[in-house]
Amino acid sequence: MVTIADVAQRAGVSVATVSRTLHGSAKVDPRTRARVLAAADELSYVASPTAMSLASGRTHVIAVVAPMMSRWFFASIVTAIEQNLRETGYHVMLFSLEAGPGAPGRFRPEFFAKRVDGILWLNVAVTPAEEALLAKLDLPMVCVGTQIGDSPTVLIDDHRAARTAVTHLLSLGHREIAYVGTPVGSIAHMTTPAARVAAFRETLVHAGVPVREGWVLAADWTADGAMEAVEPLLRSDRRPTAVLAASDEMAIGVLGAAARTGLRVPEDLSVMGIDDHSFAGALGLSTVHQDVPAQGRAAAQLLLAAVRNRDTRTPATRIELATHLIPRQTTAPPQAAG
Amino acid sequence: MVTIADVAQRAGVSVATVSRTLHGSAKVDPRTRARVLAAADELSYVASPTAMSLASGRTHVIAVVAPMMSRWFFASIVTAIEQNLRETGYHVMLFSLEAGPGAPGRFRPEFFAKRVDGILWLNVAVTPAEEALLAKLDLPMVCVGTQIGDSPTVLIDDHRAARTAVTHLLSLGHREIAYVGTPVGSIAHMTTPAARVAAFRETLVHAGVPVREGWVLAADWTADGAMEAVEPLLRSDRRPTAVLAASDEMAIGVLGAAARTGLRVPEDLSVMGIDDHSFAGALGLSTVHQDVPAQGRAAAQLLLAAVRNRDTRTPATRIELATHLIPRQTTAPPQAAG
DNA sequence: CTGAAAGCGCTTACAG
DNA sequence: CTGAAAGCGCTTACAG
Repeated sequence: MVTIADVAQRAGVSVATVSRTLHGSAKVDPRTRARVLAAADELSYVASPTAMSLASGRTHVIAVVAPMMSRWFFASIVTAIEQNLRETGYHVMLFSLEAGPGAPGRFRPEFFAKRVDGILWLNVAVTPAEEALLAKLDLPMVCVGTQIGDSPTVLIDDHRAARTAVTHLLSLGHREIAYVGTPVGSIAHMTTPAARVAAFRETLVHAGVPVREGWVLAADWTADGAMEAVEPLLRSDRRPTAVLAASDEMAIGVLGAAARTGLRVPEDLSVMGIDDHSFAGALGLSTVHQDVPAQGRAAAQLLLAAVRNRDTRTPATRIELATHLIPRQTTAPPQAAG
Repeated sequence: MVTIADVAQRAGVSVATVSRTLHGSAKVDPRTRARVLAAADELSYVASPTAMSLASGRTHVIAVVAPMMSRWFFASIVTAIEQNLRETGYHVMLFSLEAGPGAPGRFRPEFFAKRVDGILWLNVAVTPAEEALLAKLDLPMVCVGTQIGDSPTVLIDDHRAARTAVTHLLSLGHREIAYVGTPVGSIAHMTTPAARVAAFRETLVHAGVPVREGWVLAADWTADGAMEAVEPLLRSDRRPTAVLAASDEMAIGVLGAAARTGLRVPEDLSVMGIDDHSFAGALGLSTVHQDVPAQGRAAAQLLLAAVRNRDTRTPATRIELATHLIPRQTTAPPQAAG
């Protein structure tokens, strides 16, 4: 392996000078610099990241923590974050908290200690005890979706997004509206599911439409889960004229349930989602758009700023991105006979 | 920060002994061990990964390289890999090659040099020049989908998977079958797209069914891309009775094209995919199943074995996982009037 | 602008 | 079973 000493020897300078011309901010004589660069190039020198980290105290790696990787939101945002970080010379260490056989399903502070320069939390809810442990780490952190402590946060207004969706259905004339996506299980602590269902209830009440409790359904936020949750309702005597799913992935499940029960969409049933999943266009799904890559970029920039300033306690920042309605083909006025 | 010296002092032993009881394989007196463990625990000691790496030459991090993160296959397999690796004490450094504004769209050997213990390649095609650079890295590598050099590979038989799909359509009586998913652009070098379209052609020819070149369509392997590619064909006078999409994501686009052109599925058009995407069940999509998490686990295990043996040149291994037909509701015999 | 030297926090033969 | 010491490959004040 070629080390900094090899380069120094070839260039006829000290290792300190090599280090300075390659990474340091200090002044180096242009002719010296040229010799060093040439030597490094000839030897195909690549500095050892591990040695640089130990000596400098900075790893140039960022931890990205998500509750799972296999859902559209997370896959999309991780892509954007990775691109953004790589452009600035940082690497992404991925922590997917999905519980598996033997996998913890939770993070441990040792994952991060002395290993990363900062942490990006993607919609992960943290207990007070965990929060205390994280504080000891003394690392810059930025959150997306769910806030942790007083860390900067990037998010959309989930309450408003859900209200936009409900309002769309109301304005089409629907009064018999069901909802699927009440938080359960592993997502019970996340703020997005709670905010969206709260907005559903409030918006209906505000419009003078009573909320039928039997029509507010829990699901695990997968297509299959939503399909199972909704199908019985669609088969019952008294069924809704519209279903709002808390996510597009669940809306796809509702579409499946409609197909299984022989209901035409939107003639017999309007179906609406939230998110604007990449399949929403092809499926003609009416939804509320959120810009996920933009959230990833914003979060990456915020964290980078904190890392570079070596600020552990960055001033509280909150970046809220806009959402907007995208009506497509799965929503329509309820049939007169409905 | 608490270091190994702090633990040594508190336990009344040398740092060497602390190192040995915490990580080493050498024998340590049980009573000494207990004192060290207690001291480490009391101080909440976490060894510096960076110092361990520099001293030992092993980083315990694995590079996972994928052409993108935002597609179902990659998101699913990365989840499985991450779980598997974390269980064994390894970390995942993610390299998503998706080109962005400023992002290279390609990997560079410096990404990996002295930074990771091994590389997992997920369906990324590598040029001979790149392959030569990688060889110099002298790192254990394992591939999924597309082979690189003589590295061990985990894959499905894409040719067989596509043949299974075509055979299903033929057995239903279809003879007018279109195909979408000829490789273009960034996926032009990947073996999966090439293998699947080749199998489509060969299976038809073998069955005595002529291949209409105008019905073999290129697309970028997204739902929207496939929808755009297929819609004109569905609007033409002479249209197929069935469309095979090279992936379920594209099949969803075909479903969208059918909806836009007013064709009923499967009455007017059979639609078939390959992969068994997590939405396939809800959408009733007929497809050919592949077990993606199993591929991830197999690849992780293969790489781990190579890393632990410090084998750079592991004996060529090829693990081929089975696929099987899952007929659902989007395929049916062609209508008599078709 | 440049070099000598200490130091980052571990691991690992080498002795004992 | 345990300790002293060298070494991993850099960075960074400190002098000059």
